[in-house]
Amino acid sequence: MPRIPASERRAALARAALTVIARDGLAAATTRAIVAEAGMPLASFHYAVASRDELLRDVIELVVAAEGVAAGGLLAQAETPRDAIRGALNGYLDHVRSDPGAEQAMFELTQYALRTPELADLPAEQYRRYHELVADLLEAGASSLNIEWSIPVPDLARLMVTLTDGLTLAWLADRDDAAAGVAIDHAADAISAFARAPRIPAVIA
Amino acid sequence: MPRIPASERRAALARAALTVIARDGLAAATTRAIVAEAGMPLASFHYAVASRDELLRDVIELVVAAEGVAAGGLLAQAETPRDAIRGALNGYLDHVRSDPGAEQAMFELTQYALRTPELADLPAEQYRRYHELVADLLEAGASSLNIEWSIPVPDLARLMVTLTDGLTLAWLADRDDAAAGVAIDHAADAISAFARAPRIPAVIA
DNA sequence: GCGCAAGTGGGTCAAGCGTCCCAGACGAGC
DNA sequence: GCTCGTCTGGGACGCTTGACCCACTTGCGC
Repeated sequence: MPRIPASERRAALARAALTVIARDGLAAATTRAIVAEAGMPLASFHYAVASRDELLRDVIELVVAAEGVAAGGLLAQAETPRDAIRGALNGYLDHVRSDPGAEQAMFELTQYALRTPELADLPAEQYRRYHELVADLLEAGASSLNIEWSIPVPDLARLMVTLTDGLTLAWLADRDDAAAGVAIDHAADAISAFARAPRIPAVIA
Repeated sequence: MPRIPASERRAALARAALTVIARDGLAAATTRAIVAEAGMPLASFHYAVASRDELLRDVIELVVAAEGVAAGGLLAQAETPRDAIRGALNGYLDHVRSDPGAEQAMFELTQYALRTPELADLPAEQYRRYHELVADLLEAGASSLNIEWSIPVPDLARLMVTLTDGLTLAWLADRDDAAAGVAIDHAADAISAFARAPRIPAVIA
């Protein structure tokens, strides 16, 4: 075992924990399973981190950061607001489909954090960042489509996150691709009603 | 301890398990915690039920049935489709607010079932019944409002369940009543666009 | 080049877990 | 009223868990 500073081990343990949780679930993410995944002796665990719960705190932050990266690619080229929303939601669902365990891990971690007093503050922060992230995407989308949103962007962002969470939960439960696709189409219809021409039209190049 | 047939003990254990899960989370729902809640000796557990997972199967069915009862009250009096949807979503959120643990228990059970091979069939069935339930509500709403839905009712039902799940998750995380209320208002605006006058108007009394 | 803080890892601990055993108590049906 | 299947409940087993001790090794800063 090479000598690695504790802070790096801590990060490696968080990554390993996420891998285990995505593959086998939160209940299976024991200290032993995590160090086995990371290829470390058991003792490294409590040397790098004070407790299992403290590591899970790191894992949640890791997940939120990863979600941010994943969201970056959702701004597809589109002609209309409807297509943009449809594309973004389908892109998100593709991301879920490509690694369902990772997405389920997120839900499990959130639920666990809500039950654990020391972590109870994390879910609110987690969702605050999701909402912020989606709000940025909506702003960017509006400017690239040359439209504006008829309701406040933070409101619309919360609605979009509501949709992605709901779509993900149902798809995880029944894995019905067709039904999810149809739901996305209808959702895109409904949400694109909040797009309108800007008060000050942009100059057409 | 009075003599109680095993089938009744089984039902009592399922109810006790749900109480424990709602209060302390799924991880805390050990066989000992469940029998303590039910006021039974530990041995009654495996006399009434083959394994903990088998009891959780009962618990999930109990939860789904309870959700059905709760949904019955959501058909409030309303003048417009928008108000009807708004009322139903607000009623649902009130239900969540009144007992957040119970709703969280549902999510935890679903996630656990997805991770447990013997229970992996349950979530799909669970969501099938939610969708069916909401579809019935939408049919009833349409006839009492004298409208029809412009998209297939099963599609709209899935979209409504998507919204309730998403609203619930975000509210559980940040407990932001105001934001949830605003999201419901916008969602009601968006969804009510799928209501239209019927092809064959009803006779006005 | 050397001392000492930083890092390693095998072994161990008590607690709590799901499950099971079995001797005994009960009460419905003959 | 006796008997036999149903039900009770204290106890215990084997295992996994999070935690952590401590003797050892390493390599950076002086």
